[in-house]
Amino acid sequence: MESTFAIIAEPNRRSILSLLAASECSVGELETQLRMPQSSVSKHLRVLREAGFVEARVEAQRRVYRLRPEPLMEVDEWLTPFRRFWTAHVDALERHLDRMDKTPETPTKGKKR
Amino acid sequence: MESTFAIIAEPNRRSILSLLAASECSVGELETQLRMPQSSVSKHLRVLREAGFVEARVEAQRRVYRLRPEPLMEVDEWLTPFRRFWTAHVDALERHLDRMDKTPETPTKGKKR
DNA sequence: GCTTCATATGCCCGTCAAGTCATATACAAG
DNA sequence: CTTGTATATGACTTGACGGGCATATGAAGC
Repeated sequence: MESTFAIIAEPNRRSILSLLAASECSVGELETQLRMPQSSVSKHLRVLREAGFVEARVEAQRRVYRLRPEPLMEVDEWLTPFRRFWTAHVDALERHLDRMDKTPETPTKGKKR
Repeated sequence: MESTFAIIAEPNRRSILSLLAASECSVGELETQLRMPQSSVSKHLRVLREAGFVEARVEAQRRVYRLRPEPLMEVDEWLTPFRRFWTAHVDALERHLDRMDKTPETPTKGKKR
């Protein structure tokens, strides 16, 4: 239902994902490590599963969950246009290019595109 | 109030951020480009501002908003532990390492920790 | 069969956030 | 000072989501 971003807005879900990034876990293991009621864990897992963040494999009565990368890749890609703002060395340059849009000003350094 | 992730869970806010990634904008410009009521834009900007995603500079009656990178950097950093899942070449290796944690080769036999 | 363990699901409730509309503030121009 | 423009804010409504609890499903073992 909700977007990838809404899914990871939930702190407990991010915790689950972090645990699964370390290794696969059963519901019970997550329940223990996160110290939260089992029903909550299951519900969050359902959301994560339906959004493609995790997948479950049945092992006897246990369901072992593992991470699936696609949705988080999507987030990573969304960040792309913003990275220029913190990739240090080009930072000043980019800000300048951005400002060019509004003010044709030349501080300290004569710069052209 | 809410975490960085909750802020960018809102689609309109992500749109605002994307626009600001391209260049600074006044509220009115955002209003036009996003085709949403001005009050909504202002409210989202307030949320973004208080969370450090944007900052405003006063220019006559206009407020020109610009992006601030810190919160998105935080998201970028949160992704770090997950990147190994999609950085292709090491992928198979990592999955193997992950699985090592659980089962060398023991089917149908559940084990306690 | 019944019982136990592991997980999923349904229901109810409180909370919180977003949208809408109206109004307030601030500045500029006449 | 009045009017118009630009933005912020307040009140209110609505709907979604998470937590808690009870219950259902299902597989394993007796």
